[in-house]
Amino acid sequence: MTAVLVIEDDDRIRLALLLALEEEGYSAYGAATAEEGLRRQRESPADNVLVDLMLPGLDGFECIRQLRRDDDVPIVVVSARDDTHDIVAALEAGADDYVVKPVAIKELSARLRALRRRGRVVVDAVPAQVFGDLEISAEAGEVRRAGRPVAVTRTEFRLLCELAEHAGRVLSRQQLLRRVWGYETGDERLVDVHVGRLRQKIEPDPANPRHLVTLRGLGYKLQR
Amino acid sequence: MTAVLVIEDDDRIRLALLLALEEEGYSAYGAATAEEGLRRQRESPADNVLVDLMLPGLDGFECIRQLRRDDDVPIVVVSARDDTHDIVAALEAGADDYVVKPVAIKELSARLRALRRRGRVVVDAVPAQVFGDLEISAEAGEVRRAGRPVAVTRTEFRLLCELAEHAGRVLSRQQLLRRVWGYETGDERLVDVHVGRLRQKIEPDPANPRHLVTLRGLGYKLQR
DNA sequence: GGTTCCATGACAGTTGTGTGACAAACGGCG
DNA sequence: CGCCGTTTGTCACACAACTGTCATGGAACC
Repeated sequence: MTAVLVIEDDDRIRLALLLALEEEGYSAYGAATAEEGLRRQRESPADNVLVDLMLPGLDGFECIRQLRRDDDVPIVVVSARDDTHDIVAALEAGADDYVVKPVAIKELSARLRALRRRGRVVVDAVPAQVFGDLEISAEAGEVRRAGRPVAVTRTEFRLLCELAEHAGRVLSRQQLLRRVWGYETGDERLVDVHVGRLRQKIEPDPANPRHLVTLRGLGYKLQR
Repeated sequence: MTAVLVIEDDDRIRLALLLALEEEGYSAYGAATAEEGLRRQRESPADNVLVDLMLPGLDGFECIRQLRRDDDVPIVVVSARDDTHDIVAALEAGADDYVVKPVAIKELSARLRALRRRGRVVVDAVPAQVFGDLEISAEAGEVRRAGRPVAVTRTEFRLLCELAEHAGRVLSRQQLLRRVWGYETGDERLVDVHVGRLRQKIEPDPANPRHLVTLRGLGYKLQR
């Protein structure tokens, strides 16, 4: 379950938020001060943090900076102030979103979901992706199975990279045609053929693929 | 330089946004319709997309879905409407943020920066619907029971998704025929058969279904 | 007890996928 | 430039999986 930490000094608002979040299916808990919030997040990190800007003691901006210092957790500011300066300052401090009170819980929930969809901060250069005994190194342009390099052609490599980049998700033949070949339209069987060839090279038992699987009627996906 | 595509039909607003974005150091260009925006994004992808909801022809929601289908570009909705339903629907469709017009350019710019900070979608984090021990992941094209993947066919999957989308509510056979099969009319027994097959796969005891239940004379529903 | 409604197994027709063969296009290289 | 090995895309066929129809028997309702 997704855990949410609410840092808000007003008891009524904090409790209302917690209840509403629980209602939405989150596991929610609160902190009345920035210090307490930071401590709780250090001890048991939540998946999302909601933070008010006007807090006694350490203020919201400083709280965001400190949270951000050792954590990529999505931070949403929930504040009564809708001043552009505050919004910009909060986002610059490291917040990911800013909503103005009073806030509809459905909206908040949707924003949290949207944030979680965007993952953590990623370093640009993905050195290598690993799928079980399969390694794909985009930089080296090389594929290995069980440590041994496997010779794949350019098209096969691009196809594999595309699937790897969206690992775990189905990609339709149309999408693959567009993204690997740049075709807006074309014969979808082309994808089948290359998937087949790729399987011959990267799957121990090509007839029973473990990584590059078919989803009948949908497309293909690469799984770990 | 960071490129921003602005999809907005109102010429004055679009130009104002473009100018303001240029001022902020972006390379900005526009499209007056969803179709044009989609085409431009396909041909030369921008780093961010701003999109209005009320567009002639293809509307903003559909535009977002299509953008999202083959691109992880951060999408920000810029709309005059501040209705919670619109906000939730846009975020669900795949938007990453939603701001209400008139918008301060400094805020918009800060939000764009915040979004770019969060990298690409982490492919593993697939949003899945959960019903007790049952998980439905549209992106992975897969259904799991108690963590184990269950092989369901395309029709079964669509049927399950339809039921999940209206979880807790009864759907008549007619409604299911229309929504899953696209039949305006047809043999209602067809639904029975597929529900039966689905039960074999997703219910621990298919004869005593816990999730996919029959409401005699009414239809079927999926409950938690 | 009669009637309606639903579950299920069997079956034939259809659709989707894997694969081998082949020719065209490509890319080094002498 | 002309040669040859490699890669790429097309096609056809075989096979497996899926779909929709039907018939039967059982459960729920009145």
